[in-house]
Amino acid sequence: MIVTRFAPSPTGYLHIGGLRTALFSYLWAKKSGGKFFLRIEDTDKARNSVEAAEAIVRAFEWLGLSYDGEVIYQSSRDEIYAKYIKQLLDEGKAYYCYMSKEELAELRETQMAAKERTMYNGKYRDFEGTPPEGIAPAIRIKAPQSGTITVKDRVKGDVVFNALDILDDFVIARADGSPTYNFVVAVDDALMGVNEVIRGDDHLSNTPKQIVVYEALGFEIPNFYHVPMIHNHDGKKLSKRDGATDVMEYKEMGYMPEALLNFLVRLGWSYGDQEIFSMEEMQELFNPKNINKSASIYNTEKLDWLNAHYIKNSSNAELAELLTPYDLILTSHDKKEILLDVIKERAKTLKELAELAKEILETPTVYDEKAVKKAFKEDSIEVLNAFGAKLTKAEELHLPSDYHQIMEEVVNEMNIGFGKIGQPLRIALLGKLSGPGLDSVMAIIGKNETMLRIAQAIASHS
RNA sequence: GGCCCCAUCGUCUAGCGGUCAGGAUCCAUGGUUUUCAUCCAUGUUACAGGAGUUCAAUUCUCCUUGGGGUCACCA
Repeated sequence: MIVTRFAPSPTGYLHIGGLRTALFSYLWAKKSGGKFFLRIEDTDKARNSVEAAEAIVRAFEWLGLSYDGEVIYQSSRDEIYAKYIKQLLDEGKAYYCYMSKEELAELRETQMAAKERTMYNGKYRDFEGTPPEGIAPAIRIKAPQSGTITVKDRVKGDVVFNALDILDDFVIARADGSPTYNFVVAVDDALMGVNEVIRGDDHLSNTPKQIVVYEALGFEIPNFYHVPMIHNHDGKKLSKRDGATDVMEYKEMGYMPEALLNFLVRLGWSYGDQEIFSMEEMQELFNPKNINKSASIYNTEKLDWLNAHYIKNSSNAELAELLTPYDLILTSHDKKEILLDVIKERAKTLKELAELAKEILETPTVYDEKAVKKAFKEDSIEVLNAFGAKLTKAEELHLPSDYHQIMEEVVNEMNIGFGKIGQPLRIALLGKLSGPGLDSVMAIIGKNETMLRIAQAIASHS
């Protein structure tokens, strides 16, 4: 059974890059009926926050990503880590290090001056004397000092590291007793049965350290998939300064979860020429073997296109529901079908969709000057009056075609082109020269509102 | 700087020795539309460079260049 996890550190909101690895992990587990866990890496008490952890959970909720069991907080697993640290100590695979911060800094400086690699010098590795007084020791693990460590990465291939180049006896527990990242990651993944680790590229160079822990503890090493980074326009790692990187910002901007997920799944992964993936298709088709090796640049042009696609293909009932946060009560509007049919073809975001609806539903308060100048001529008033007169007499106006028929009659009787009525009428109804079909607009707002808008336009332009 | 990773249209990508190098997006043009949007059609744009291997390299190998990541008692 495939067991994956998403393990963010709660130092901020859920990041777009993090969401992608979460999605990959989620899909890979769900595809085969496996497990997907959410684990909060909050071992650094100084930097993590409860709010951040909650924000991540909320983002998962919005996107409809579910995880198995409860959220796991590393901060509540201290006894477990303590137990394994003790085991390592007892077996002589780890040891207390009494090097002070100052001493460590000094060592680093000397090494830098000598252009050597900065690393722990192993001073207390085989120490047997009496430790110095007044220093709370950290605990270091005995890492191999020669040979190689191979990360069998399923995305990058085998990556061979020389122990001499990258390893030293790294700290697994701080002086205050709290365990460090590379240690807890390995312990938790092993204990939780995680056998497929999908995570960001930036963790590749940590992996040898984690392998050291796995081996020291006798745990089975999982399969690793190091997914390339998502870069900004400058080709750098995506950071908070690069505009919208908080997943929830996309909700605010009016993006649908389906669109965001579809967008993200295609960033660094592909399935032939297919661009559109429903959640079901993602789960069915996703396979990490098709993950790209190279980084991709974050560019939301395609997200807009996808969002528009999902809006167009949503049912009117769904859209009416999604618009309620925008102060639009359409669920019970008698013309909501016509309204949503015409606006959903035109919006890239739900926010735009709401604005388009309001443009139709609300009586215009201003008229676009350029439009008036261009299309509201002397004879326009005459045409609008003729149209208004016919409208007054007409009964049973419901469908767009009912209104269209009246427009046609006016055009025929006055022997004018369609533009002669369409343009000024558009200004009267919407205050500008662009927008949905007028027959639909009138059908939506009804006869009375149509007459009112015509009268108002004539009054303010004669 | 050490170590590691990466390299096809502007962007997301297909390609797994022989292809007119495909799709999507963006952009442009045309059609549809009273308008705008949608939709449809068409078009512009790419294998970083250099050596090999091979009958044949975008594809395999090496080098160069460029980009990125990582080097904590952060995660």
